[in-house]
Amino acid sequence: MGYLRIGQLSARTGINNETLRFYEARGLMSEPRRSEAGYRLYTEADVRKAEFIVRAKKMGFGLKDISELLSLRVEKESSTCGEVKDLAEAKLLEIEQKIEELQRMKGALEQITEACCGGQESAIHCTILNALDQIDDPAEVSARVAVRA
Amino acid sequence: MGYLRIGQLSARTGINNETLRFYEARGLMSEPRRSEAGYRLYTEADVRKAEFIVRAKKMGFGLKDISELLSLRVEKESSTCGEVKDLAEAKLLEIEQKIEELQRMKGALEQITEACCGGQESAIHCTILNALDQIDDPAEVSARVAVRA
DNA sequence: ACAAACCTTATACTTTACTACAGGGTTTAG
DNA sequence: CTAAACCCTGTAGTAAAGTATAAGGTTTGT
Repeated sequence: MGYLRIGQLSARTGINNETLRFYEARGLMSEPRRSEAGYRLYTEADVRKAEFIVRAKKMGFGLKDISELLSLRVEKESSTCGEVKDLAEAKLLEIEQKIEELQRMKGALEQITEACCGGQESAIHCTILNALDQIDDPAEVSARVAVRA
Repeated sequence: MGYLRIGQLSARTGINNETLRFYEARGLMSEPRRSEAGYRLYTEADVRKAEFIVRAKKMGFGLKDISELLSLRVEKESSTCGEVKDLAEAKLLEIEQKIEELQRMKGALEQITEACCGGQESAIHCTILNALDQIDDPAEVSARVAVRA
């Protein structure tokens, strides 16, 4: 019935056949059912797993991190619940830092696109490093806000 | 006076000497002044640049992306202002998508740490993939919020 | 003045994450 | 029934991003 072969999973996820087998070898994708002839048979759950891997990679996680994230699993009556929580909390912290950093960078890019094309004198802060410096400095930020208002 | 040699920049940024030279070869770090003997002499601006590279890498940008970000620079009276804006806006979109994805993931991890250690029946959603599925489904999210309130 | 600690270039090695064969079996459309 | 399109394992090759080493010059402390 609704099983996908490797080529179809590849088409659905944009991950190449070889790469899917590579992920399996690394323990990222779990070993799928096989057809009589030995073909891999994937489920919708595998599709979601593969899509998760793609997204996590875009966010800068390595395969090892992704593997850890995927293995986060609270088992009923598990004594490992504390460990799981610890790992999840560590990853949470990592993610929160990434978000903060990305938001700073977003601010800097917005400053470049908004403030830097137009005035003659404005070109002083018009590199990402200068824009970030401004964002670092609270006085400068409020000054900028005041000028704009 | 206040110049840093490569070892000192390395110590300040956590980037290894060889890697700094490698970044220079790739055009990420600009070619620094040299002492009479040919030693690289770095400025505080170089420190900030190096720190930016470290942070951008943590967020999942490759060296090529970082190079592009660093070269965003609105020159006074430049006709390239539109191009700069386009590139900045493309990166902005990329960053916004990363932030959204990270926030989804953050929600999923929070769900694991908060909701999954305790109750007996709760272990159903206690993998990151299940938690993400729940977050995808707006009905489930509001149900979860309602239960908590 | 001389050893330790530092710097130089150039080359080679390593790790991570793929990607591409080679050599063969299986499915499917005409 | 057979050719194209698909799949298998296994091995090898690649690209990106570092890291290490060799052979040598420079600075600094004593």
